[in-house]
Amino acid sequence: MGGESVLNTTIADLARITGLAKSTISGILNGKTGFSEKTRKKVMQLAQEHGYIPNEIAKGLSSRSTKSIGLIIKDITNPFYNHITKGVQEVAIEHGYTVFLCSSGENQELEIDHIEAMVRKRVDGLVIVPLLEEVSFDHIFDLKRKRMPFVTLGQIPGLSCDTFEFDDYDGGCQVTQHLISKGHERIGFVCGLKTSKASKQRLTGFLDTMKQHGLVPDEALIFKETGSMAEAQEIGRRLAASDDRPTALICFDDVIAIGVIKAFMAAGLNVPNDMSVIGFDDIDTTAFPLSSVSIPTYEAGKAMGTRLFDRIFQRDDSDFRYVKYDLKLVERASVKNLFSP
Amino acid sequence: MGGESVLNTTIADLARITGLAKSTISGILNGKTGFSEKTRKKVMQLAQEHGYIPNEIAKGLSSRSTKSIGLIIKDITNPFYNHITKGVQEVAIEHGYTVFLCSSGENQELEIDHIEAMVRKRVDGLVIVPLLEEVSFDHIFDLKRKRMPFVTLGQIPGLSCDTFEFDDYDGGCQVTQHLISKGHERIGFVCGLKTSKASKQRLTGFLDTMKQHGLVPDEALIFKETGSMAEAQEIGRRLAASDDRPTALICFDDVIAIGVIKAFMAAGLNVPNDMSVIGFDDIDTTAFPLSSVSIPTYEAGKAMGTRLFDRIFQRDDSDFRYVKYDLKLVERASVKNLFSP
DNA sequence: TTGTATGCGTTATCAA
DNA sequence: TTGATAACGCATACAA
Repeated sequence: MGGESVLNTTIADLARITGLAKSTISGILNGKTGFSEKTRKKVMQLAQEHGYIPNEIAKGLSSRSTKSIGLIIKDITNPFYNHITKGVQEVAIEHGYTVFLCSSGENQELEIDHIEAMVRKRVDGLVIVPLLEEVSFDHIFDLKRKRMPFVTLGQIPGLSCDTFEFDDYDGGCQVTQHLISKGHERIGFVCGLKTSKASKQRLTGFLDTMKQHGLVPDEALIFKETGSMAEAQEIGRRLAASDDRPTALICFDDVIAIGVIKAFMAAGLNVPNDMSVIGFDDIDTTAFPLSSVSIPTYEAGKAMGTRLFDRIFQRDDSDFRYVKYDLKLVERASVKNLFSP
Repeated sequence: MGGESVLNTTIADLARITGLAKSTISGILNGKTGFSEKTRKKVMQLAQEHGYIPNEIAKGLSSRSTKSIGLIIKDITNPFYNHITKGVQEVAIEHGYTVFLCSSGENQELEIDHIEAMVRKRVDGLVIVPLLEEVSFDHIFDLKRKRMPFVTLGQIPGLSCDTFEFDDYDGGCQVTQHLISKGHERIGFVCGLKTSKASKQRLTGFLDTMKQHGLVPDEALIFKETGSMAEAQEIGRRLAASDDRPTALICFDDVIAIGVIKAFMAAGLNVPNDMSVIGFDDIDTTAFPLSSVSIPTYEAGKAMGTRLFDRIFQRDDSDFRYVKYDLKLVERASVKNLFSP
């Protein structure tokens, strides 16, 4: 099963046809020097004529490099990961590499399966966005033991490897600070999934900043776990129906914020007049003036790819890199200034 | 370069350790019958202990099946393709396959490069969303000649293969019909890229429907080519500044529609009061009540994946399948009814 | 400048 | 029930 496709011409074929040795063909095809111009021309032309396409599987077996890397993300449909993916992809292409895209769907078992599949496929390296909370990391440590080059988005406790991170704690502080500066004191917070470290850190930033200002958050306004826009809409509906709403709501990401806003619109309520909303990711496919924290996902994707290829090519095992990106609040019109009537 | 990672234990290793032959180890590991329970146990346990992970590159060379497929899309960051990708991915995973994701960025050369890379990698099959207008198809015909299993989204002239399509012409008719029924007569149309057949067909649907109603579209309101949200915003700005705006604007996709709406908002104008807007794709990450044509991208992704695997496993060698999906207008609040004050 | 031989990790075909 | 041996397509060290 599987195969059956028409045989591509192989180096052996070309050797037979030209009467040359396989090694000669191979050398010429790979641009090595030390061949007469005459045979080189002959080989090149024949390869052209026969539509020779090198078999990278065979190449990979013998050269121990598959010219492919794996990218493990959490959710294909989230713009956040789209931009990470785009960045990684572009770097890969520059190096003549191809990328296996795997989405864990925020499911640790799937993440583990995907990573194992990648090592079975003998990729040359891996960019991983792992689940980071309430999970184990054995599979990542295994990777290091196998000396598989990889970089992660988000720091794994106790593991030294190339790590990239966003300053989510500071992001949580920034939005809270911003809301407070606009006169908000009763502020709600919608968390992401409990496997998300980013969510936890943004929440901590929120909590700490509230405290610094002598404000105490209402437990009832902290939504512990939200995994989809549908769930966000449900939260929005509950809030819209409540007579004890917060004046502002911080959402783990823009997808959640949009869900909440949709529910408000459907209920005939207005953002920010009936409640202010602020999100994270600054996604650009929302025609709503949502204030949001901009995250350099594309840059991070590029940087992770670049770093991975450094490791793949010049395997210096020392000196793991740690990069933390700043987040930046982008003010739009979804936050009401309670000081100005 | 490339390799150098710590040697994984191989079948040969296990053979040496157990004193058995490689073929025995291989057979047992692959669940073949005809081995004594004793040796089977011994081998399985040893493989476990040594963390044996099969080398699928070697497996691929010998078995001629790489357990991977390629997916060629146009744009990673567009939700339309995210859902296609998600559908294809899920089917691949069900079959224990992995997918190479390639984005052509609407660039034919890149599309060709990617496809060639996929055959170099000897993928078992391909799902392709090709450029369809103003381009050549030699590389796709080549694929067929090589007997590489593949399915396409969008029909390629003169090529019989498994093809999936959306009824874009009808979609164009639907939106136009809808606008006309709301009293619009002066309607603009923003095209996508000129390599997009979907764009061309939606435009034709628009033109034909206008004609049927005795309406003649203003050439100046047909924007021939738009490749990004930035360009859409520019169009929106021009329209916003114009004193001769259409009453309604059909946009090739929601991303373009959102660009236009953003520009209108920035200019202090309102959709639909100052102009109605309607899009395609019905993307859900917009908190604006955009009327849009819903497209079953996820279903199509699943169907294309499913069909591809049928071909790969030759479970089905019958005639090529052609599927055309219906599109469905979803009314929201971005279209003004000119009949009701 | 070109050819020979061997190996990469697996599967598969025969024998034993 | 198990074991040699030869592919698979290519790279490479070494010979010629």
